[in-house]
Amino acid sequence: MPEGHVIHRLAVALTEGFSDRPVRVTSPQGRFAGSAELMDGRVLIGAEAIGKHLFIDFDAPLAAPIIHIHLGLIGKLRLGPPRPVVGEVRLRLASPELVADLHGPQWCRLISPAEHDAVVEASGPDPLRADADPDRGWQRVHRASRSIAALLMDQRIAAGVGNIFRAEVLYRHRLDPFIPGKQLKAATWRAIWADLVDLMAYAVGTGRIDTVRSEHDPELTGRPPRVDPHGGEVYVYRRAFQPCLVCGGEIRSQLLEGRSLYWCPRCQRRKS
DNA sequence: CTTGCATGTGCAT
DNA sequence: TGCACCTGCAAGT
Repeated sequence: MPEGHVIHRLAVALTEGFSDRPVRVTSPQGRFAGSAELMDGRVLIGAEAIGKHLFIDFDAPLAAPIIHIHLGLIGKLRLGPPRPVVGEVRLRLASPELVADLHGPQWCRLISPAEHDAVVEASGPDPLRADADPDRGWQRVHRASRSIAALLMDQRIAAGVGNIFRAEVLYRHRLDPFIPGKQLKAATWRAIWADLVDLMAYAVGTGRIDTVRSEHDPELTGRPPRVDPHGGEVYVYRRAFQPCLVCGGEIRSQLLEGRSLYWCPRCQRRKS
């Protein structure tokens, strides 16, 4: 259940753990069996993330030497010491010291370098990548009638942002989630972007989404941390009917384009 | 045991 | 806008 920071962490861990040597590639569950055989025993070159897409490059004389994984809503990739297979493992990468087990991915397939490039080009700018150009996102935002809350879930606008970062970054900027994108000022977009870069990089470093940090919000200095069930400290995400940490008002939630949006109507009144 | 929910996406209508 | 899909986990019966 990952936002982009999880995928970037996985890319780093896979590269550190497996690169430059042959890797056993199997499909205990069987659904990736034919493809796993093609890669089994080949040297893993490295892994890369863009948005929520994960690519694992192998040194193989094949048209499609790249494993392309998208975890979707429920997928998991677990790294750890060698262990028996537990549950439905679609793909296992293994060295003598390390195992990576893939469960429930939305996609797991072999792709060519050209297909890899097409995914990268179709993706919006990723706040976690140095090559990201936030103006590409702004070009879509500033002419959109959809709400800024809906736009932030659009991977062509800011790749890797998911439901948590969406809710939290809107809160941190005290923005009304329902204003249309075209109503947003360019300076506000730049501030949101800079905040995403900061918040997501922190999450890559720690493996947690902590958005309530006193260095960003002097109002909260000295307040004891409250960690929410997903494993981070947040203002509004999954806090419906609880009191806002800042104003004490009730956090609300509603479905927006099929996903739960969380916000504080009292704090989030900015309209541009 | 069963049900419902989850950090997501793509397809059909 | 709704739904199917992939799986694990927690809560309820």
